[in-house]
Amino acid sequence: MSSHRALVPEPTPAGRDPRLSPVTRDRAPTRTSDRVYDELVSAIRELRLVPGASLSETDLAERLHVSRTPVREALARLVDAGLVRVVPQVGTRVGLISLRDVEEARFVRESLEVAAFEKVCADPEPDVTVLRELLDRQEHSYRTEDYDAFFASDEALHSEIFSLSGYPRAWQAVQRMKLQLDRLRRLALPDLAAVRELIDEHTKIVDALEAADLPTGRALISRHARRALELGPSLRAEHPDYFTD
Amino acid sequence: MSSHRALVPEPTPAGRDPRLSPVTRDRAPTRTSDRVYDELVSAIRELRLVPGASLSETDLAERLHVSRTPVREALARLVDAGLVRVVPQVGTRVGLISLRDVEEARFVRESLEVAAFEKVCADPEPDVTVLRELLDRQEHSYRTEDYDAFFASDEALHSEIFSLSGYPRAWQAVQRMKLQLDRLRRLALPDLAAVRELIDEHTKIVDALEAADLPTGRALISRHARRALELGPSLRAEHPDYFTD
DNA sequence: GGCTGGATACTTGCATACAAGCTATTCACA
DNA sequence: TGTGAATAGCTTGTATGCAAGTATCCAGCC
Repeated sequence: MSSHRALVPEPTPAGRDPRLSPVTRDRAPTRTSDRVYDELVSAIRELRLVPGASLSETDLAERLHVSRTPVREALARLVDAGLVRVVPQVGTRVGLISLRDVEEARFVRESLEVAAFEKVCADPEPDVTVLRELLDRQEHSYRTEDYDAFFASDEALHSEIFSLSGYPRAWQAVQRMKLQLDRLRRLALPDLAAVRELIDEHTKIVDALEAADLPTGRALISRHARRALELGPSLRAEHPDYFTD
Repeated sequence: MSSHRALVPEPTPAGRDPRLSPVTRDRAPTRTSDRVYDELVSAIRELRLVPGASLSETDLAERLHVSRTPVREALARLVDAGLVRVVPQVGTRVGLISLRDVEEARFVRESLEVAAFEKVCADPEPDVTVLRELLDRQEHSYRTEDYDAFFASDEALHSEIFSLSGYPRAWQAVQRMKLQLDRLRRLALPDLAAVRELIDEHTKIVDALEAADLPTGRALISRHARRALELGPSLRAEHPDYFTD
């Protein structure tokens, strides 16, 4: 993505973006609005746009070489997602991290994940091959210290559990609220030891799933979901400007 | 709201909408975009805009006496909410009801509501006065056959349970997915007998909550959440054009 | 009669122009 | 030197114009 860097406040090299690959756009007209949205979501999640950062529509439009219209549509969706706060005639800012919201996200995630776990346990013989594969990928990410890859396979693992449960869209509901939590985790990185523990917990969860051991799974998921939250207070002390409440 | 009727396809009386009450807008600049969004959400929920109905940006703009810009922003948010489907150069339609999505919404709602119930049970002495009050209001709505009022207090009751649990925002996550379910319920109305049963179930749930009886509460909530879903197949047979999958 | 081709009207996507409002700086004046 | 008010520069909100693509309908042809 060449436009990744375009979001951080650095002098734009003023390079035009001619619609590249008019052949590739078979069935993906990729609206500019959507591209801006995805760009902003990942930028906020990855803390390239820190909590509280000022977002000017005109600035964003210039940086991304588009007009204000698609930027505005993307921002409207981001407000719904709770990632952006806009005060009508004053300005737009990246939303601050609310530990209360993070705790609510933890609640939603834990509750739904436990429920999904329970549903999978009802399956006489769930297919955990994909889960095992993802665990291997996480091990690899750990050895190569590739945090981005770990995050991706972490998401994929939890998503897969919901897929196995038969409720894949429920994961989307979790993800919406989890965005707050993701920023907190990002703030704690890099922490190789934490990654090690997370992978071990993932392994235990998959084991419990295969054994259809609901009580153990419940305890593991609960502990797992609360892990990121534990870091809240210390991270808040370290970056007080990023938090609210 | 004078613009309620303006959404259904009937000849517009061509009445200007002069910004009424310029005094009332003390601290509520109420963006046009938001008004359009709220208007469309309630119209879709209340089936004034039926599933599959064609939504033309220009038509909507004319009907609501605004320009296309706020309409477009509202539609973008509605797409995120899963209520609207837009095909780039073809058209915009109210999303069809997917029984699979409804089932997923049921799963999310039931799981989170049980979790919230469990959390409230942990409270030594929860304050159920508001819940009892809402039950009274529901009884009144039943006697007067006021379905809209019943819906409102129904929402309020479930919302209150989440508030008591300490996770009020979790209810918002439920509500997002519940929109699909709401349309299904609306399709089944009016059914006074069903309202009677729903109120009775609500009463039992509050009783169980007060008694901190988790197993009973779990069973009641599960049954309660599945009630609307039971009507799915028959409603689909009755209105095949409103469904997909 | 059935089918194919083209023009027309409609759709959404994007860019630009204008309007309204808030903030902060700065300049005038006491 | 301190205070205050006007102004300039920003912000977001809305309207409008243009471009590109698609479906439809009607005429002409086989």
